[in-house]
Amino acid sequence: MAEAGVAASERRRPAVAGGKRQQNTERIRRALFDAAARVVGELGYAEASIARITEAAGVAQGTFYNYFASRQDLLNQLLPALGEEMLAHIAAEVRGISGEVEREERRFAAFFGFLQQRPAFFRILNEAELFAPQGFRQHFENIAEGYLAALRHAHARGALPGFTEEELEPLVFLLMAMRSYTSMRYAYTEGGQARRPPDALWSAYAKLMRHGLAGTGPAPGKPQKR
Amino acid sequence: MAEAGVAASERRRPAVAGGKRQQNTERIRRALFDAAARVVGELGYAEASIARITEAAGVAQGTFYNYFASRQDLLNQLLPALGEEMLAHIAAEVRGISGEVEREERRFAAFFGFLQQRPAFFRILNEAELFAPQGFRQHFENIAEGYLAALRHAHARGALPGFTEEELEPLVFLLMAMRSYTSMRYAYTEGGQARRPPDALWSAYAKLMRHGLAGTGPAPGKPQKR
Amino acid sequence: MAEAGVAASERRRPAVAGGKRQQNTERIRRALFDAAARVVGELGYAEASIARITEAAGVAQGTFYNYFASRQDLLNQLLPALGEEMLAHIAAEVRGISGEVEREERRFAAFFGFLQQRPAFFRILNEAELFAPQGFRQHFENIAEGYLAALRHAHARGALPGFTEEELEPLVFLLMAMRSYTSMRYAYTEGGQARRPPDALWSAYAKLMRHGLAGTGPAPGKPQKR
Amino acid sequence: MAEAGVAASERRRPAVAGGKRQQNTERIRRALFDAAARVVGELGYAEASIARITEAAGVAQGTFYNYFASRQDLLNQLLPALGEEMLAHIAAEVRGISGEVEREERRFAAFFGFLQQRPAFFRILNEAELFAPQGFRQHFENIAEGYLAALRHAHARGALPGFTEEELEPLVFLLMAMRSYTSMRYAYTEGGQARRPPDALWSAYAKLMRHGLAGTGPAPGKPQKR
DNA sequence: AATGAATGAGCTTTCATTCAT
DNA sequence: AATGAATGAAAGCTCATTCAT
Repeated sequence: MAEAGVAASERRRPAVAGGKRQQNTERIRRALFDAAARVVGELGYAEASIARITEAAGVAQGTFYNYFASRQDLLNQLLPALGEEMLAHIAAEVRGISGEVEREERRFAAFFGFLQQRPAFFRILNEAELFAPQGFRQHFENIAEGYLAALRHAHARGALPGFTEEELEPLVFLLMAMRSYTSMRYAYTEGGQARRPPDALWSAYAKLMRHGLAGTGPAPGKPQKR
Repeated sequence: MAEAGVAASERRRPAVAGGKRQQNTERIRRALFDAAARVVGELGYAEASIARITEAAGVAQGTFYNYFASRQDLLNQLLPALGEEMLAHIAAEVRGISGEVEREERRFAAFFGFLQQRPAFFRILNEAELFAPQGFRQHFENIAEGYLAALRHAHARGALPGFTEEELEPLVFLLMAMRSYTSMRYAYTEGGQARRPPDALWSAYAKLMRHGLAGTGPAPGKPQKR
Repeated sequence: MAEAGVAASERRRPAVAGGKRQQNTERIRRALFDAAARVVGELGYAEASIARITEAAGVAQGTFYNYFASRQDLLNQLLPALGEEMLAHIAAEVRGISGEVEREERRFAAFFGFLQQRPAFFRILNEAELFAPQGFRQHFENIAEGYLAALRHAHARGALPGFTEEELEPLVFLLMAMRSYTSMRYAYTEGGQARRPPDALWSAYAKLMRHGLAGTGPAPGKPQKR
Repeated sequence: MAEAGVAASERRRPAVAGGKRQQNTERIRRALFDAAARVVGELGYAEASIARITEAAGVAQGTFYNYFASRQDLLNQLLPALGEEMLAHIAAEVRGISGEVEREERRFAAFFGFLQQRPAFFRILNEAELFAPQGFRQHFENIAEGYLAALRHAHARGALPGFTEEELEPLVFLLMAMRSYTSMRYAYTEGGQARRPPDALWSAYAKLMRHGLAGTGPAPGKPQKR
């Protein structure tokens, strides 16, 4: 909202070196946002009351409403913001890999890697559909769109020979499903620390991607670098 | 809602014979259970207050605590009970099919078929993880266990040649993931009526099961019988 | 609400002697109502918080919502209920008086008499228009309607010879105006006790009613009995 | 709303000359005052928050407290200031009329005329008693005093022959009552535009003033010039 | 065993005022 | 003198659970 029109740095007093006021508000906004991510990550959306969030951020309850229109407003922003981080993380991990199957395997593993370094994401992702549906939809579209574009690209290159154009969307959902749902199974946080999935998951996924349930052919093992 | 509870004429009197008493308490327990399923199916767990459930069951609020230890207690029982129904439904549909891939395709479709005839299940399944975690876990184990047993059986028969014993459990999770998650995407209830997924879902799933992302080979189409 | 349909005494269990439960709920409803009247009378609508009302009634805050749908709901009921009392009081005082001017003088004085014995009414009446507009409208219509009917009756008997039919409604408003507004001026409660207007008010009113601003003719003095 | 405040281009710089500073603070005080009148006129006292007033005036919230001790302080000044305007308006309309009854009729009509051209006054007048009691009292005394002086003058001239000296004050209140209260009934603003009372009001008032409830004698009709 | 009213902790949100900049 | 963000008390309302009847 605030950033529309005038550049933030020029909005008030000629600005000596960024403006202390300016910096401070940005710090508080971040503090609230991070506090919310932490609280939701630990306790879930349902327990993420304004009281808890502001306390975690170290500000008064009323301060919250200087930065967000409502509790729901902030809650809706949580997932899309973290989703962008995730996308960037995965994109970085996949860069340079050739072969669609290999890329997909790397994406799958990178997703779990991100969960490892951002444990709060796990719960936020899983609860958002119910507690922050608007934010969830936005995130979902972000991800699905990018995913679909990647598969279409691959399809155009002839990389997914058996599938028709129309089957790509369902395929995206199936792939997202395995990621997301499996994370609930395997990556349940334990004492704030995300659990790592077993090696068998990587190989099972790889085999499924390469040969379906038949699963025959060379088992490539878990992607190395991750 | 209220009409589906205990008939008003039978609500008050203590009942004549001893057996009748038994029956009566069973009837009330059932009424509460069904009312809860209906309410959660329609409005979700969050809106399933004791007030609403008891009203739908046609009993007083206090009566609730003669049958269930707490709201959470009943909520936890919801999914496992419906899950058994689902299991029976799928088992019936798969009976007599040979070929593990064909069986899995049938299971996948039968899951959606069950959703069609029990729309409340959809919401209960999707929200239980958050609102009735204990019930969810129980249900999950029920399903996963049966699923794993089936795959082990198939594996023993040599039906899943590419997979190792340890990979069967992850595989179960991956398969359940696609089912469950896709149902959220495709089977969103619309006005109480469950939407059917598009044909491309069935073929995409079939191809993935038969050949992985390569997807080459004969596309078998959607399972016939339903 | 509750009294609709089934007589209260017959609604539950055959009723031995009124039912302790029954009596109790009635007692609490009354306690809340009276507490609200007291609080509004003393502190005004704006200060009549649920906390204050329930504390004054000696019940928990949550109890309030077993009896009234909302704070506004109770607030809206306050004035009409007291208005009925007032109407009854005035009707009793006017009974048997003949002569329209004499009746009007008696009504005027009876209004102040009621204020004397129900000091809370004063503030409730004066603030309701802003804080309980719905209740105010209902009360206003109650009063204006009865007043208009009385004047029409008098007019039909030839008692208000100079006025046309259409002028009766404005006349009602002018008469109500003097009552109500003057009460604010003269009857300001002082330490919970309503102040009495000076004798000159009665004679000024009487003269105005009898001769207008000309005011000539016998000054009848303040109505005796009251 | 915002456009009526201080011109943006003049808001910042401290002003060059000394006299300019003076003017500037006067301009801001005025802007706040006018903004408050506008906001209260449109939304009522209860909605007239500092945030809204300062926004409408085009200054920061904190600035408010350089000009007024508190929100209540400004609110209390609103009615007396507008009351002076009203007094001037009525005085101008009555000038040159002879005959006390005719003067009173003209005052009555002039009051409604002022409401017509200053619609905000309507709400401010009606709500002030509750939300700005101090300001209301001051205004009331202003008006009543002037009114009483006028009647005393008339009385001294023998214009109100039937009334005693002591009855003049109550009479003033009765007359003010009809004005003020009737304005609430008839002049309710509709879409920002004040509604005009019906013709029957003028004649009913005139008759009451001339002959009391008897009302006999020539009906003079609504005052012409307004 | 059934009733249904009482409880009170907890929630989100508003806003006059303060004060560092 | 002007700014505008921070404050925190207070509001209305909900609901699982208890318990006297």
